[in-house]
Amino acid sequence: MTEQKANDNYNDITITTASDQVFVDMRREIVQGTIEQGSKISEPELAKRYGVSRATLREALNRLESCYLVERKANVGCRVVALTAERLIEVYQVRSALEGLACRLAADNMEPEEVQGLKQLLNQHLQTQRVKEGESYYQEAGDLDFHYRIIKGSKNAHLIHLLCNELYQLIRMYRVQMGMVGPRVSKAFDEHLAIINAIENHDGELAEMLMKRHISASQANIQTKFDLLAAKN
Amino acid sequence: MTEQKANDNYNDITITTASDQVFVDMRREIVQGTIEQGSKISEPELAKRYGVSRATLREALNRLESCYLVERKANVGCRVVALTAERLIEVYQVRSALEGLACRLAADNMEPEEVQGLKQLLNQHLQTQRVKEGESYYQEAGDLDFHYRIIKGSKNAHLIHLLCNELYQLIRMYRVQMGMVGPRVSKAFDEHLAIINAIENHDGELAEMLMKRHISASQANIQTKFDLLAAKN
DNA sequence: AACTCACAAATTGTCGACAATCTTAATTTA
DNA sequence: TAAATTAAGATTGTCGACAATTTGTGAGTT
Repeated sequence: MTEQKANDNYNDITITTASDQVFVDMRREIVQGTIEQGSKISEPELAKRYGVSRATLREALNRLESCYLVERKANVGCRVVALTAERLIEVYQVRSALEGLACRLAADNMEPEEVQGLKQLLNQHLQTQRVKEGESYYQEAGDLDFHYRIIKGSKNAHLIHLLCNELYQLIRMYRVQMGMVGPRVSKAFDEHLAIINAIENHDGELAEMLMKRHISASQANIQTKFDLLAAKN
Repeated sequence: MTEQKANDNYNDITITTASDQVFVDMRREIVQGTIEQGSKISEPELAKRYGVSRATLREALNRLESCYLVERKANVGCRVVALTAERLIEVYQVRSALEGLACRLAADNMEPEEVQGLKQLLNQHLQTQRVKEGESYYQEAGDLDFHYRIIKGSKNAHLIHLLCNELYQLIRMYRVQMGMVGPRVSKAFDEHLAIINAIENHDGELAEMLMKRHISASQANIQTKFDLLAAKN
């Protein structure tokens, strides 16, 4: 519970109200899989569990719906999103287009010190990776940080909100529950480096292309998990 | 109130609950400008006006926030979105990327009869345009229908939801309240025709490019309105 | 045995009231 | 006079209860 905080703090939500707290808690549990994907959500049960009224819980559910983690039907109820292969493709098509745009804009709009920060981050990850044999840390917090920084470098508030606050929760859910396999980590490192170089050279077109390719590779990686699961059954 | 229905029915929401009704009503009023952009929303006042409780109204407000029509601050309240030139750029950058993607996918995934329907729609608009000297109708319902059909032709459910249910409300708000000027209408017609041809030829790359260009032109058109307003002051 | 219908239980939608927070304006203080 | 403070008013957040709808069960019919 303490180590996961690092992953949640990237989109900076100041928790003011009770429903904020429930929203953040539920979001983590859904992303981690503690609340099972595809499962039905009982409002009375969860309200009791979090120690809040149903009104407060429903407020949180509304916001979870906004970031695609639950689906709602009138007079029927809420259901946690199901991680299907089809949805993975759909979401990653959208992600690729949006984050490609973000990367292109970042090449124009990032401040030199922000680019410098990106480079430091990458070096830092290189060391951490060596120590820990490049496993869970990099693929979780590290990669996330890298992408968030570039997105914010676009300086497009609407795009930042769309990606960081809405879409990325679902993407994280796929990555956490489906995971990454094999030698993806070191390859991703090289791809990140190439992207940074393109941004530093203000080559938006190239940066966009590299980011799209990077995301496609990430998608293919998760896709294999689905293929493996399908082969078993 | 009756003639605007045609514009609202494109994203097919079945109104079941009371908050559904309030949501649809408020959405129309915000898009049309009846509820002024940038204005503060008083929950008690609007609840009384729509004849529902505050809980029901708040449910509607949550959904309006999901489609970017209102902005919320904890313990402060809701405010209708303000139509600024900066936001126009940000939103249209996102729109261009997403609808470009939709158009590319549509070139692969649209059924022949759907393409045929698009062609018919365009012819129909050509006649209507001649009769009414190409004014309000085309730029409102007609253009909207054209874009919605292509988006749905992408067959990407996530993308469809993102564009039709979320982003397009704000785009419509800009178009309705800022409007289109001059000879844009007939030019848009030609652009639509070119896009349909590219889709029919399954040339996704071209279709994407043409759609992006078409959207850029539309953006530039609205932008001039802001420039005119700025020149006045 | 399968299908339909009706009833009961549970769940969601809605309401009005209270608590917590913010805003505003008057009052005090430097 | 201007800034800071405090108190009153208004607004939002939260709660528990009731109403409306759906779901599940079981009796009855074909």
